[in-house]
Amino acid sequence: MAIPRAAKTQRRTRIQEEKEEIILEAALDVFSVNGFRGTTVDQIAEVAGMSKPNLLYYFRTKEAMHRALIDRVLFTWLEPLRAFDANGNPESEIRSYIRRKLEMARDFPRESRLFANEMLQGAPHVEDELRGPLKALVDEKAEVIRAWATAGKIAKCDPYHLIFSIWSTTQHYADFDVQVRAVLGQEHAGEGRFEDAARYLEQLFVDGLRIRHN
Amino acid sequence: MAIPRAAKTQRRTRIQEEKEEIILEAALDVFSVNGFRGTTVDQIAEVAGMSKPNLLYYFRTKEAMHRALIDRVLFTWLEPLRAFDANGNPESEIRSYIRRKLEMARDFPRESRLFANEMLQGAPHVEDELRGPLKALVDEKAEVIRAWATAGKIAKCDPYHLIFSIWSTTQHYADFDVQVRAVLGQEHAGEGRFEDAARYLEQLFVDGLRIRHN
DNA sequence: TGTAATGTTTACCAATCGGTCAAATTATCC
DNA sequence: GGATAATTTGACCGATTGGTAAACATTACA
Repeated sequence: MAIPRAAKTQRRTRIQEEKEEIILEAALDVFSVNGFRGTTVDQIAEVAGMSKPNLLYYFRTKEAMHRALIDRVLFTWLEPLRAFDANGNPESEIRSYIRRKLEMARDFPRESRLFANEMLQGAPHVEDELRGPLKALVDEKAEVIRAWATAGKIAKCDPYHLIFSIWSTTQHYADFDVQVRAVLGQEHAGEGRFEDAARYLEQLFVDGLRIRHN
Repeated sequence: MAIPRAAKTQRRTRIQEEKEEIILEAALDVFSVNGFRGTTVDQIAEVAGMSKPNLLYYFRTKEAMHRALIDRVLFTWLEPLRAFDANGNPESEIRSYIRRKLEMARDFPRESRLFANEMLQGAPHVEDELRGPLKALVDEKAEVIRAWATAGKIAKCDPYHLIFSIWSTTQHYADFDVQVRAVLGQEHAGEGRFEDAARYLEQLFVDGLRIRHN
């Protein structure tokens, strides 16, 4: 009897662990580009190198695969923000936060795009997580930033929009990668663009453009 | 004979103009949320309030609708950058560019999302336009910014990444609208968030966070 | 007002969609 | 090695996909 689906067994088989990993890897490939609606189970099965029924043996539905991916990404995606230290030095904390987010954009662009796709669609699968855990974490860190501003350690600014601007500028290099490459052209589109971006962004957030006021 | 499709006639009928507008409006609704692959012709037909064959009388294929939308958006989307004036004052030029891009994110969020969806999918329909006209325009404006830096009017910085950062921070309020609302919560998610963002971003780009160096 | 061009609809197509089922195959464990 | 559970497959399902054919209705224009 092949009724006991993967989810039902308490202890996961070696094969289960391996195959589920292969499937999620393939699903990430496809979902991150085409979004949930634009992705077909057959596509995932082909990338994963297994038959569709076999794939559906491990994940009952397309939604189950998507949900598993989103859950995983949501957790790791907020790691850098969690590491934001209230007792640290404002400059080094902000610098290292930018650097970490930029490294994630470079090393995990598919995860970034999966998340971006979900946002574009109005977050139908994760709106609760946004309003709950995400908002709570951001509220906490925003309070830290506000305290720094009150203490005169950094300029007074809206801490929420500060966080938004770090998110958007860094993730841009994953989500809009094609555009970045196209605009930079052959000359500058080498892998050095992430170092250039890091240098520019750290300067922007720390010093701004230092426009000379006449 | 109903063979002469809309495209074939030289002069467009009143009905053609009206219906094509209705269709593109509906298509923008659906494409901007679900992306190209995730959108069905039936969805567009329903939103447009007409039958599928009738819709396909004006646009032969799903691709034709998408192409028409992309072309239109690509042009208007670059208006603010074209308006960027080499002879203007650096501070006011950058400030007004930010303001204009933010207004577009507020007033045309669907257009922003349509473009974002296309980028996430690797720009399969517009890669040529990116490498051609877009790159040319950005190259031109980047040269202006570089000249300002050389003249000591603004800090030395990578002009391309400067432009990227303005694009990403402003479009974020359209593309990630759900997330922004969720994080800001009921209290601050009123329509004032665009003014808050404008104030914050203008400060960021002009002065940075003015971190006190110990 | 007549007629030709334009516009709309119903019925339909093959291909693909997400997912099921039972049979066949393979791994596990006593 | 044999029983039992886990895994894999091919055949298949009804629904939906993008798009077509042709009959029908409406408009524009002489």
